[in-house]
Amino acid sequence: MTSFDVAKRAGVSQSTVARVFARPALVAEATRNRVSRAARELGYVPSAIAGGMRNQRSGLVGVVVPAQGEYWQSVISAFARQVGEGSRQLLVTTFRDVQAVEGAIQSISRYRLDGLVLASSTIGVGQISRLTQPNHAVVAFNQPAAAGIAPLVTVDNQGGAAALARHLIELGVKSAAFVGGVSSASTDQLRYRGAVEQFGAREISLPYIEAGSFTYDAGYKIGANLAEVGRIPDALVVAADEIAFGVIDGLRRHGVSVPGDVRVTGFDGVPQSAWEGYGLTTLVQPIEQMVASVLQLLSLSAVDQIVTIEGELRIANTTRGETSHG
Amino acid sequence: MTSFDVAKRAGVSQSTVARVFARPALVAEATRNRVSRAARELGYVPSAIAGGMRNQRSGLVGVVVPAQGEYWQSVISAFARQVGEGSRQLLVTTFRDVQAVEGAIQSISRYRLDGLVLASSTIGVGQISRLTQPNHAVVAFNQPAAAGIAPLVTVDNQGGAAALARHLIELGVKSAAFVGGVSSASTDQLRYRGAVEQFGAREISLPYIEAGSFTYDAGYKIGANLAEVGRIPDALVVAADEIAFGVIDGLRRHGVSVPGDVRVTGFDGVPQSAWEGYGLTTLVQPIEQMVASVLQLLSLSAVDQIVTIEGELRIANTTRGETSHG
DNA sequence: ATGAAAGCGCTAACAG
DNA sequence: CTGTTAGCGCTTTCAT
Repeated sequence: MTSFDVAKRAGVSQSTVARVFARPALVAEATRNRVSRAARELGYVPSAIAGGMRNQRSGLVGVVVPAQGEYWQSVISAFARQVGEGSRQLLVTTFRDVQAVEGAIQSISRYRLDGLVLASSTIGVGQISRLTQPNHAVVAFNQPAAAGIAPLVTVDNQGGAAALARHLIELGVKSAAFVGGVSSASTDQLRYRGAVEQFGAREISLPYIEAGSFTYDAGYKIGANLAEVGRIPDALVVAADEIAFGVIDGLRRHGVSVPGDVRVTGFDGVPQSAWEGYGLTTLVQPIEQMVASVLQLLSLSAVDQIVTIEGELRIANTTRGETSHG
Repeated sequence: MTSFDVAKRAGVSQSTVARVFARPALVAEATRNRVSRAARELGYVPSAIAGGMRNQRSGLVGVVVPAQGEYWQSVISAFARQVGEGSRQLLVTTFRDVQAVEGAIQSISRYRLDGLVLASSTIGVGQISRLTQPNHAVVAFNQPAAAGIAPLVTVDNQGGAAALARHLIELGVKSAAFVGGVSSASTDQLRYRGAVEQFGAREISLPYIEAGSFTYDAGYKIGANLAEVGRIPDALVVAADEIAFGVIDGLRRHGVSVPGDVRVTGFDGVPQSAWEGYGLTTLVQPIEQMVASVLQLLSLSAVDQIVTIEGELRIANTTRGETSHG
């Protein structure tokens, strides 16, 4: 089905058919109706491939995100929703290893994307700079290390962690530890920094414990370990909700009460954190708002643009009640 | 950057450049290296848009899925992973209302997809048939109602629910109820049927309770309601994990013990069901395998193809222990 | 083994 | 308001 088929059926030229779909106002109503009907009868829909070729705009927005994790799935959802609201479409590429990102970008770039969103704090800075190419607009998502190399939209990691830490301090916490995902991730570093500054100001040290990945299982091991060793601080500041769920279950499995024996906080605000089963105190990322910012930045092209969005402290069961010291 | 630019730099014709990328074996090694180097220096990547136009194959696979729900997010992830492993790309379109599906399909069809996957049991049969068009291959995912209209890949809903029911019966359950999501959904109906047959064979009636949506909140209300009314059966067979989490929290909030007072089962096997915080007995859908089947069916084109995949009964905390009758 | 040339379906400038 | 025309960048015969 091409516009020629429709043209023949409607008894007009091909370009009139094209106009009916691209700029209907330029076509007389009678003609327009005739063409529309012919198109409907033939089941014709203009080809975005051909149009994209002609226009040098594919109408495609790509996102490159980690293959796993509740948080990233929410991010994909948000992009799908918001990109779909325009007349554009979303190309999703996931990757397991950071090494695979390079290849993923290459194959996705073949589609001459109108915009490319790079997510994941574990993508290296070198990779980002190699990708800030003329053709497509690139925006980094939650990847503080990209600052200055590509336009960036990120939640306020440091400020968010600081808010969580202050909340714990107000609760009377006298000792704490930080459970990170991957220490080389820039989000991890900023969250740690945000927390350590607050605790430091109260002369409370904040050891860094690395889970190894941003997963439930990694968190579970940390929780179980802490419980077995037995030296449990008053609070655990965990770098991500998903790790925190694991930490909590690992602790509880070994008889440690949360929040009774130890208060736990997360980061991200994934849907389950609000479920009563965990009721996790966390820093909620306003994902929809962040995604909206990304889509705006895509139209601009200022490399040094940085949009930092404040998250929202959401207090729940895992930090309820006073500490024994309190 | 076009193949002409590369050709000029490498001192060959444009068609040689194209060959190097499309069918490298047909080009002498020396030439090939020269071209590859030129391409790399210029940062040239062949345009899939132009290629798709010429070949009438976009290399794009589209999925249309509901905008929300843990389960669907896992499905998107699986598609992204598996489609990406080929040299194809994934176009994701989400929708909130079933009414929006029609429009979503239209705009996605403009990309001349090599394959289109329709997911969600709430898409109407009429819509599906209107979409089984010549151009692109359509496969229905977990949408039993599509049987005969489009090739279909689905988990064995009825068999899975039956397995859950038998498990509960073996536990000595004497009364039960079914909590569905949306009664018009074909998956809901089959799951109910699978359970009701098993209970019926033991002379146990199985009232159907409709939550109204496949969400945690809808489940929570049901759970809270049941607890308040106080007539709690020995077991609740819930149509989806996410609803089940809500049911459990709603019950527990009002002092009802799970599995002490009532055993609860889910369906889907989303990641959190395996987390100890809930430890939900459920029917695990082998999503990766189902997605693989879909991608295979896309190449074929037998409308009456139906692939039914067995799920796996995973027993966990929410059905542990004997009933008081047992 | 390489080059020349046609054409995929569309848009937009231009002519009428 | 509508028709004619020239490409967009690539793949693929068909020659050489």
